[in-house]
Amino acid sequence: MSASSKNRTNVRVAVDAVIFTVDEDKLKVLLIEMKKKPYTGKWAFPGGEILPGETTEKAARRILSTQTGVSQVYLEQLATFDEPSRDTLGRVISVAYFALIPSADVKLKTTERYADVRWWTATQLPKLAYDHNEMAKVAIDRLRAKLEYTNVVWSLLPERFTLTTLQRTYEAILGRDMDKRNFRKKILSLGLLTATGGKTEGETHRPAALYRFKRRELAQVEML
Amino acid sequence: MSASSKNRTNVRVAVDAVIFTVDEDKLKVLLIEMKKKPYTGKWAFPGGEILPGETTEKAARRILSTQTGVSQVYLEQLATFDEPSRDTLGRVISVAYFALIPSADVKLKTTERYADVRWWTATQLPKLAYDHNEMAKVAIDRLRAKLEYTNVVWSLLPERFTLTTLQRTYEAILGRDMDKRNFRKKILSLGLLTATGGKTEGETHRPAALYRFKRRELAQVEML
DNA sequence: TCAAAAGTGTTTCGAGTACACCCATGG
DNA sequence: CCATGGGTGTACTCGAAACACTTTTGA
Repeated sequence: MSASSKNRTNVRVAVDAVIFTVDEDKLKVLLIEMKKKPYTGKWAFPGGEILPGETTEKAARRILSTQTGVSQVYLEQLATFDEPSRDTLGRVISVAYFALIPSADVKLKTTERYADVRWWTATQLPKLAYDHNEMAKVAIDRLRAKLEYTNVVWSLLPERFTLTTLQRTYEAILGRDMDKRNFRKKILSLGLLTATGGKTEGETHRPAALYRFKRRELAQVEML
Repeated sequence: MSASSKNRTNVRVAVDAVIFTVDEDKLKVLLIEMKKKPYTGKWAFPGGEILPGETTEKAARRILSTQTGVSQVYLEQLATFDEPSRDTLGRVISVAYFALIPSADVKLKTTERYADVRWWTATQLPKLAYDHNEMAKVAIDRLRAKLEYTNVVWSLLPERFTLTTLQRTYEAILGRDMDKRNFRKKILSLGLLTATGGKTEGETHRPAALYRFKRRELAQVEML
């Protein structure tokens, strides 16, 4: 019907992925350096248009796997960004996702689309393309909030980890130090962890007990 | 460029509005009864496609004002729903918004597009069109969470209100009763309210002091 | 004087926070 | 034997929760 097609606003739909990890006691996000004009040389979150019949979540997983080689990740829809002026090349709305991955799992892959890919400290990002600085802010806020009232932190950690690693992960993301004894008391009292019986080896200090999460799936818990 | 247009997935973008109010001590949402096939007779959230150059937020405000006549509302993006099969008439993704309005402000307007418009108790919705039952669930969860750690409740209340009204509003949304003394102690200790000095009049019981919010804007506060 | 909702304090319990020293290992 | 992180307990404070009666008004 031509009457209805007149009313239709054609818009392209893209997905961007804000991929977090914690490494070297710092919260990091993955950025790509763009090639295409007019954004050449600018850094941005990896993304791309959805394919016909593809859900945005599927597209986000595709991007994630392309850039990091990781397919088992925590992935959650963040928000949709749709200012008409956000992309100078036309009306493109972006459904942003945020992803959490353990740093050990990652093998960064640069693709021909991008000039470079690397991790940046989340609190020290450069000026990004599009509205990606705002996207970063929303993502970090969401991650911090989520860390306090859910158990998502498992998605940033390897299978087995020490309590100190767990504490450092929290500290890196929330940006504040915590008391060791209180932290342990609280975390252990939640009953989410099991001691594996194993210990760290080969370090120049007393070995640390290794723990794992009983369940690696999202649950609402008053963590902090 | 024909090369790039081949890669473009054309999608239509719609907005749906989950509009809440509290009335008669119940949390209510606004539904419309659809006319167009194949959804004739089905209830759904009011919505529609965005116009060229229009942001989704602007579109949400337009819908809100059309259905309720209200323009001063709390409005927040909820999530984007994009299953390819969600609309049988083509690929339409929907950016859902949730809105909170004081019931007194509303004058419901039915339009020619819809057979009917009315409030439904949020916990007793019928089977809705599209994926709107899921949308309802997400919206209610978000509202409940937000009520506990922000001061949004102001957006559901008139300028001046009694503490009992405030408490009933919480109870209606959270679905549990609260202790009157503890509730008052807590709310007053937050320092968000001012006694106006006025009292309710003409009721068949002791008059109640009227309060108002010092600031009617979103803030993070441990309310409960 | 009755019905209906407004208004008001105290006690108990548990969670959060502050705080310092000994232990096990590798070099 | 030294350096490095691992591991542990107690006391205090404050907010959450439980709980019942008196007051003010209109009918």
